[in-house]
Amino acid sequence: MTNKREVTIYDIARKLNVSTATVSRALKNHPAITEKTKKKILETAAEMGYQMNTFASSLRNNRTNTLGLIVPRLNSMFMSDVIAGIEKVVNEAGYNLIISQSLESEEKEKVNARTLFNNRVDGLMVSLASNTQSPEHFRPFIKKGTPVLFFDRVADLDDCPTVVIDNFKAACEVTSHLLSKGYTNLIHVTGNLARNVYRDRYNGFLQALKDHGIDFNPSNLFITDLSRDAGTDVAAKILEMDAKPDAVFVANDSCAVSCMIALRKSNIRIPDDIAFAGFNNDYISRVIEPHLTTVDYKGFEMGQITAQTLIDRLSSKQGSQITRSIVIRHELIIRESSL
Amino acid sequence: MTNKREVTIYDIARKLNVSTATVSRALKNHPAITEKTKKKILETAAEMGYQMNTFASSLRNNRTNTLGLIVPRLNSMFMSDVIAGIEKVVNEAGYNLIISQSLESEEKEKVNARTLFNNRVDGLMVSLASNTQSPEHFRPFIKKGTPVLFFDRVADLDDCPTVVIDNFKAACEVTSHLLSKGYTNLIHVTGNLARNVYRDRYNGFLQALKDHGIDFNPSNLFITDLSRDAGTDVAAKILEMDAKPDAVFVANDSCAVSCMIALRKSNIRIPDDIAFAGFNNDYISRVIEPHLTTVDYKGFEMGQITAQTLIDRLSSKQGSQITRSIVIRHELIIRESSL
DNA sequence: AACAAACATGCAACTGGTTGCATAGAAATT
DNA sequence: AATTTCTATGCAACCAGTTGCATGTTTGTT
Repeated sequence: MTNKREVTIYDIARKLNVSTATVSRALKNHPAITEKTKKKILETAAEMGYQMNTFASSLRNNRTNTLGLIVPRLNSMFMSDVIAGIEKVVNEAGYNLIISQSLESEEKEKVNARTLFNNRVDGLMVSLASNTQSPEHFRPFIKKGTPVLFFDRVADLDDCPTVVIDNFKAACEVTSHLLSKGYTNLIHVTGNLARNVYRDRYNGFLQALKDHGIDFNPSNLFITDLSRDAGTDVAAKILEMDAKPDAVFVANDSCAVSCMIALRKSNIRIPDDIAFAGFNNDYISRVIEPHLTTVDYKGFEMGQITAQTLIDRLSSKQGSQITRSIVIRHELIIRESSL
Repeated sequence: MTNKREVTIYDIARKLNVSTATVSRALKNHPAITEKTKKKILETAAEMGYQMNTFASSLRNNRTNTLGLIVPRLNSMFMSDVIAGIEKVVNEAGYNLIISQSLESEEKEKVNARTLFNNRVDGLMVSLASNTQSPEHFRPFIKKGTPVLFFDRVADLDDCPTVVIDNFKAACEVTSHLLSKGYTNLIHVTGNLARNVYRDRYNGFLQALKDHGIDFNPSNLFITDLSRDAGTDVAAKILEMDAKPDAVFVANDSCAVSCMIALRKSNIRIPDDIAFAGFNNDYISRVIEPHLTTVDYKGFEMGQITAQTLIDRLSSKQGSQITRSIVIRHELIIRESSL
């Protein structure tokens, strides 16, 4: 355990016979310092292996240069892409990032929010847990003036900006596609309707049915946790139905896939007996046989935009931006499960 | 943007007519403070909404109560489980966690390491990027006395503890299983042999062949980046081979799956023409038809043990522990792809 | 040359919690 | 009652940058 003391601006100042104020300003590229002095200080700092102590800086500035991120889970390619996009922007802007996962639990989300609050992050990005009832645990940030920004699974909290896709339209497209292929007895499997993503998809689904003049039997709506087990359960219920559906629209791919697997085990043919559509374009949608019709949206792009919006807000002097909601594009991907 | 100043120990001290030293000690449950005083201070602190300023504390202590984590990617269920396990232990011990992904790039790993170093994490957990040549970028931590701990994809760096599975034995088991089913012309698809996981699996594979008295033709070893595209490429190469293999052992599931998909498109029957085995027990191994034989190991457990080992090291006074390597259990899971 | 304006640098207080050492008062001992 | 021992608390320096204001120096103007 070596114990060489850290190099401080005091050491640099002493060595060059200048004040710490000058060193501090030079290191931050303050305009009042001569180029010559700056150069000298920067060189000496590098030479001595100087590294700023961020705590002293944070203590004084009351800024941490750190952003917080809370996501439901870190286990999907989509989320990995989102985070890669966020990291790219965040690192280029010189911020650090603290990531935490709520594991779809409101309780854990609250704890995570509290931790990030205590860590005094300068800004927060959130995609809500599935079962979060109220976003009130984010209010302390807002009260303190720390910008909070939601993406994908968003909350309606004050004027927090949101980055989303048009879930309503996407679901409309999926449903219209199914109807256009001649399927008429549709069921919809989704998650907590308190989440915008599931509520909007459901409404889009209903809208498309309505547009085609088809009535929807509310018993054909399955509200689940969209887990793999839920997919298996839904399959069991479908098998028990007298009037079996001819198409199933599930609000995410992994649940759709487990449902398909369970049905196939009972010799249901897909899409001949029952067609399927999912949502997210997970890799498994291209692994399952038949490949799954789904909706693609770009995680990397969503991450970049989310982070950029937050950073813009942080660096603008007036907090008066009125960007409320950014909608990024999506794409319906038609595969064999619905042909 | 509300601007109520934060409550400090000075405010508490003033209100109760005690010194900040007493407040500080009371809040940290220092034995020198009377229960009565402690109680009074704790109550007042809660009442005033006091929140410790971690920067001031970190600045003084030169400790951050924060641990760093660098992983190759955040996109697998395995990694999500590892992180959940780490978070559980870390949070219970009152530490914070900064997570970053190297995206399998040594350069990004170096940048991440540097960032975490600058953030003065108290300890670091690492699973190496696939193409990392040398772990020297972690040496600054060691020099400074910050414990570094590797898991899964480990490095041999000084006396850093490691948490792994017995990749050699697991690969041996997989290979023996294939051989016992009568397959004799095996190929092995793996990643950078500089990574212990791939080197050990390869050696285990070789050992099993040797035990069964089978020679291995080095041209049947495919070193790739184990991506999905790599799986497709390998499939193309297999199709061009004169003496086609009768079994393929791939060092991860996602590459195995994409290879299987590509081969099936060319009407190769699995396992009749070619059997397959993967590694990791990703969900896709249960989605692909036929389901993929693979090796399971528990991410949550690995995460917990990794974090616990690090925290033990941090809280023990003597840095003299000699735990070098912890091996956790794995399990061969036989499915239809090799029957 | 005299004076003003512009510029570069330094002084010192400030951020908020921590801790070695000193001390006042209480408790224990004689 | 006097002295010693113990204990709870306070003092003040410390951690490492930051920044408003003061000051000294250079440059520009007439």
